[in-house]
Amino acid sequence: MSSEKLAPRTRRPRRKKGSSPKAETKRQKILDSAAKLFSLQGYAQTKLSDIAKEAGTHAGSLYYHFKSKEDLVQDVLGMTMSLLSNAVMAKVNELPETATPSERIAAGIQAHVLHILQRGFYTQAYMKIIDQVPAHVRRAYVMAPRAYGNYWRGLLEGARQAGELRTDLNPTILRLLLLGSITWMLEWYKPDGPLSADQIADEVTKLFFDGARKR
Amino acid sequence: MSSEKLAPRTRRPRRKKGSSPKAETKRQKILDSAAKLFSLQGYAQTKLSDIAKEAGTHAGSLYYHFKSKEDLVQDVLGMTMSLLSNAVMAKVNELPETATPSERIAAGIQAHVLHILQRGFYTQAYMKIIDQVPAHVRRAYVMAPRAYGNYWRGLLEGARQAGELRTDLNPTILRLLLLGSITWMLEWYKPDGPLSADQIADEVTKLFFDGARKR
DNA sequence: GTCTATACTCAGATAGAC
DNA sequence: GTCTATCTGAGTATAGAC
Repeated sequence: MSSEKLAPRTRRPRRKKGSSPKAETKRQKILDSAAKLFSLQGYAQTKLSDIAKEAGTHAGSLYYHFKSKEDLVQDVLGMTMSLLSNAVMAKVNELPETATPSERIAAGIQAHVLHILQRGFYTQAYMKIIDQVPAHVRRAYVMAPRAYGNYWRGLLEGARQAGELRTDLNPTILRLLLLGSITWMLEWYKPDGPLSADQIADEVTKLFFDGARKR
Repeated sequence: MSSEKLAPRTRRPRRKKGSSPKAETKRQKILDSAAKLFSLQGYAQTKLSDIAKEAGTHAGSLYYHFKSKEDLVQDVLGMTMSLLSNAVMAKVNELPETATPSERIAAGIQAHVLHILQRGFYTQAYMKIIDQVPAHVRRAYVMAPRAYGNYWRGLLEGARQAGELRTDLNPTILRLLLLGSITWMLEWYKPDGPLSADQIADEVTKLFFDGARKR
């Protein structure tokens, strides 16, 4: 059950006829540039000319690849959650059959933290701009995190069933607090800080399982 | 040491000469309206005409009270952290002398959660728009949360000194994870959800102190 | 103090040459 | 496919009446 990937969000299921591999490469470069700038500056603050410059082209040229700025941001959002959830699921699925549910959770935490702190401009962009895009765009893309949330629900539920988690905590709140504390890292994490992303993931895991109280 | 308030951020230390109590009231209403709309829609998405409408006036009229939209948002940001930290400090200071450091932390969590979920349009606006305002504005206001962060640092350090918290967790990360999980509530909390703000605060406290593992 | 009308600016979008 | 030049609309800001 944990092995199937989330359905890829295919807003643009087929290439425009006539678009070449070259165009596809350029298109990808534009998306990467957009994700980067959105993550750093937000949606409204990022001008198409900024994105074009980052991608080595000009504002007007973007319109060969995208209908509008809104169209562009939708593609960025569309790629985001599948990148993250695929990374997390892959890591969890790497575990041996004998892994306990708690070990699966720990692996998921690790993978999620590393993904958002190290790789993903896309994830960072998503978190930053999901609140900034037009409402109808947002509505179309909040389903993606929900699917990912369901994956975590399963992870936690598995551990609970196995008797590894306390039963006096609301499972939904538990999940939201865990993922929230990780998501918020994007606001304070600095790559050159004293702790590595790996170490930070360990701290989260320890706190999540055992709390901060001395015993 | 926990009783002094954070220095109020006084961008506008004195009234413009000639400004009346009436103007001051109106000004406040405009700020409240702006905080509300910023928290709901973000910075760029909120037009001055929206704010004016909400405050029962017109876009042009705002310029009697504020030099610019940027000036207005700075006042909103300026009020935010002091409202939050005053609420939290007040609650913590209400505790009897005999309260343990852990009880102080629990009270702080409670107050912070209730404040952002129930009251504060200002806090919600702050969280939402701090990433959306021009960089030089942001720079001027990131100090405010830092001061609040220091208050929490003290709260946690007190408990650690008293031997109530484990010492194998990085205190800074611990603080950021705790406050992050709370901050992120603004993204998922719905007033009509199954759990009250009070109950959610309890869940956070339990998870923070004792973790999710079954014992 | 607040209104209405209007000027200005910025950035998204389009057209057409190459 | 990409460029430059240009159009247009939205929204901030100003002016001047009341």
